[in-house]
Amino acid sequence: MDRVVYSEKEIAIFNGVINLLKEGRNPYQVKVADIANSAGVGKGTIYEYFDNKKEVIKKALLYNLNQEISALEERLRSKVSFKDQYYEVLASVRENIENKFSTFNILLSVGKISDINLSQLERDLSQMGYFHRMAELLERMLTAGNQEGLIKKIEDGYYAHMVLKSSFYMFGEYISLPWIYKDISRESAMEYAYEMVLKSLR
Amino acid sequence: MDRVVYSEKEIAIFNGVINLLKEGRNPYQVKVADIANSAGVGKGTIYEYFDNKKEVIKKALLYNLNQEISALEERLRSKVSFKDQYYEVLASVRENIENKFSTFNILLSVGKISDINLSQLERDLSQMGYFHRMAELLERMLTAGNQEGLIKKIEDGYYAHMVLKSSFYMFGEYISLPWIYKDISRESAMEYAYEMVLKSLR
Amino acid sequence: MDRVVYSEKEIAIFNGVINLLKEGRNPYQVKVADIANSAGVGKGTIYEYFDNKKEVIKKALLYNLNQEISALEERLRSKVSFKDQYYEVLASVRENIENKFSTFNILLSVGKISDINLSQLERDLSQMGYFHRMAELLERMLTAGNQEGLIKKIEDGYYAHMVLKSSFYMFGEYISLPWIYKDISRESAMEYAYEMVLKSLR
Amino acid sequence: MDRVVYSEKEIAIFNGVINLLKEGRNPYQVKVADIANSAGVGKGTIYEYFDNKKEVIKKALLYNLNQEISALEERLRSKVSFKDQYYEVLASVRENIENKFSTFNILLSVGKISDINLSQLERDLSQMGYFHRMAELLERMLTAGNQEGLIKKIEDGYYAHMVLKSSFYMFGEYISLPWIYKDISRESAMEYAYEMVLKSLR
DNA sequence: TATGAATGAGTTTTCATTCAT
DNA sequence: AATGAATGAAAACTCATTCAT
Repeated sequence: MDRVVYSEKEIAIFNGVINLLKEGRNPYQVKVADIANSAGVGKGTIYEYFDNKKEVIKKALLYNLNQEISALEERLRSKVSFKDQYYEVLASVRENIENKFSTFNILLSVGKISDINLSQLERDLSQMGYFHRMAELLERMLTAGNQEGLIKKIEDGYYAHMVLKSSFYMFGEYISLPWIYKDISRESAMEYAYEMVLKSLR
Repeated sequence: MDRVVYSEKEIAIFNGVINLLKEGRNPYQVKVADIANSAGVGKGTIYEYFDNKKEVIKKALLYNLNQEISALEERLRSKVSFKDQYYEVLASVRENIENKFSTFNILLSVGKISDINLSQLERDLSQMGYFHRMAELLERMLTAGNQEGLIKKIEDGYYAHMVLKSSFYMFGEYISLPWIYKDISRESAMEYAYEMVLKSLR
Repeated sequence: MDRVVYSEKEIAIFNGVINLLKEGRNPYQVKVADIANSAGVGKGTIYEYFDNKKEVIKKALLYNLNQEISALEERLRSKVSFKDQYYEVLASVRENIENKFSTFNILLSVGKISDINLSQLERDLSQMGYFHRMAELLERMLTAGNQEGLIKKIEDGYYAHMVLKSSFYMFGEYISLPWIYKDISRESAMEYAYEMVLKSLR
Repeated sequence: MDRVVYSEKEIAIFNGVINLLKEGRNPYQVKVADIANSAGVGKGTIYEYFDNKKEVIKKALLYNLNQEISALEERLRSKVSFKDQYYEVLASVRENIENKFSTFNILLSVGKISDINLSQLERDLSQMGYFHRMAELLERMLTAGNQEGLIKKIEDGYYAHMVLKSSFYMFGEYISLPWIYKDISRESAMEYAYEMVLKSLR
């Protein structure tokens, strides 16, 4: 499990990385000098806190993952109904993707940071945490939906979660590839996603 | 539109790239020397056929994309029923992912090679080709499903395509993250995906 | 002539350096951080007392040289006969070398710290002190040997000193390269050295 | 055993290193850029032939050691008498030292390159070669001296070799520290060294 | 006075690209 | 046309020195 408490400097560095990624830079091509610059620290300082570039980027991504999921938890806390919660997630997906650095691309497909090579242990420990929090969010939504009579109680969590995540993904692709889906309005895309969920879980 | 006919040497180089990616290497970190090695040609030769590394990798990916979709078209040609076609796609997704180099990850999310920076023009031209072929596959499946009375005729292609694609994507996630979904058998995962599609398109 | 009285902190720093060298570290590669660590002081403190790393190391070496020669003087004071004194030096040579940081390697070849660049002035001043004390030790030995009738009185000091130092060097090499001289016992090596001296000065 | 045959480029690089050392530079402080410059090759070229700076320097030193001993063998081949051979070695010692980069300092005290850290294996293998050639030179001298009736046949090689080597070393110290031995002419120093040898081996 | 976090100048090392063969 | 040795620009990384506390 990666340390969860970081020093101010470490966080500054993480934010330096995140900002660069949000500008659309590829994680594997960011330069240490850029990170230092973006973080407002000297190049040497980075090496006081991390062993090498790879470690900086890996930890920054994990840190950001935690930040994002916390932010999402926060946003959802105020929403009560299933539909409100669902649309809030869609809004979050959109914001993420439009911010260029789609944490959701990562959220939805953690397997692909393979190259930053989280060792099996790190995966099991630190990421399980993430997946667990994600699952709880989905569960809360499903409970609300069930109580409102919109969807039926489903024993096997896998199916219901899969349906929700698929619909998020579906909407995410709509946002990612605007030039392909230019005939569909955002509202329609959201309604379609919602429709798929209701039909699948009814 | 990218040239579709390539010389033997070019194809050797493409295969060199693809093999490296199948070994799990990140496209942005593959070295020209590795490509030359893996392709069995001299480093200089690569520069006889391509302007720079970026171009090599970009074209190799596009070439592979075409190969993959052709292969998929071929596989599906012999399948008649909606269900057979659908399960054939799932099998293909699994094979791809288990081969490490998931063309499907790319297929399903072309937008993300943003960094290899397909210019807008190239996107429109070369990818439309791809998306078009992809759309035809989906369309053929939907027609079969409709004729079999499994799903209803849907005017707006967007919704139906998205349902299919996101179900494929979700199955891909199941395959990608085996340690998270260890309680679900592959058969169940396939059935769940299929179930979601039927319910959503019924 | 370098100051001879040092503050406690300065001595702690010197000992920090010496300990590192005794661990076999090359003087040119020791890091200031290591010295601070080994000396139990902060890195900044070193710069309170010395202008730069070079100076720290140079002064530490000179300090140690003085320590060593004082220690040798002390050891020899209790020995009266030529042979006892001679064997005491051999014992000292061995201990030095086996302690990894052979002050004697330096003693016997001061010219080689050239790179720490004792300026000509410093050489003349500080080292003359050292060479002078060294010469006195040798002289005292020779006087004893002469009185005991073992060696003859020799007018030209250079020859006699050279013989003694050569024999020390000879024994030092024996100790330094144990895997080459594994057939020779330490006692034999000492006797050979002693034999050479007697024959050369008889 | 280190490879004995080197490519032209490798030799150019070795000579680059050697030339820098002959200019009095400390082996541990030479920069890769300097080596490249001095060798007349690009910086990158060095990394085509060696893994890192340490390896370059270590191998250059070993290469030079072999060169020097070959040169010495050559010089001695034409000398017949013990005295001529002995004085030829002294001349060689002087030239070496006055050339700043005293291979002899290294020759005579290989143990001290400890830091360049020849692994035990390398020592045993490659250096034994060196020590063996050195021993043969000394043996040839001793045989001549014995045939000329100057020194007696000595069974145990250790003693005789040590006498010779330490006399060379002492002469080396005379040359190294001219300001200390300014009252002694070079001729006297040579004669004294020779005298010590004769007396010790008579 | 003592400290060690912060720094960036100075090095090492990498690797895409060139070009003589 | 094909090659791979050579290169140097660019990137990673180190560590002596400073300076705020």
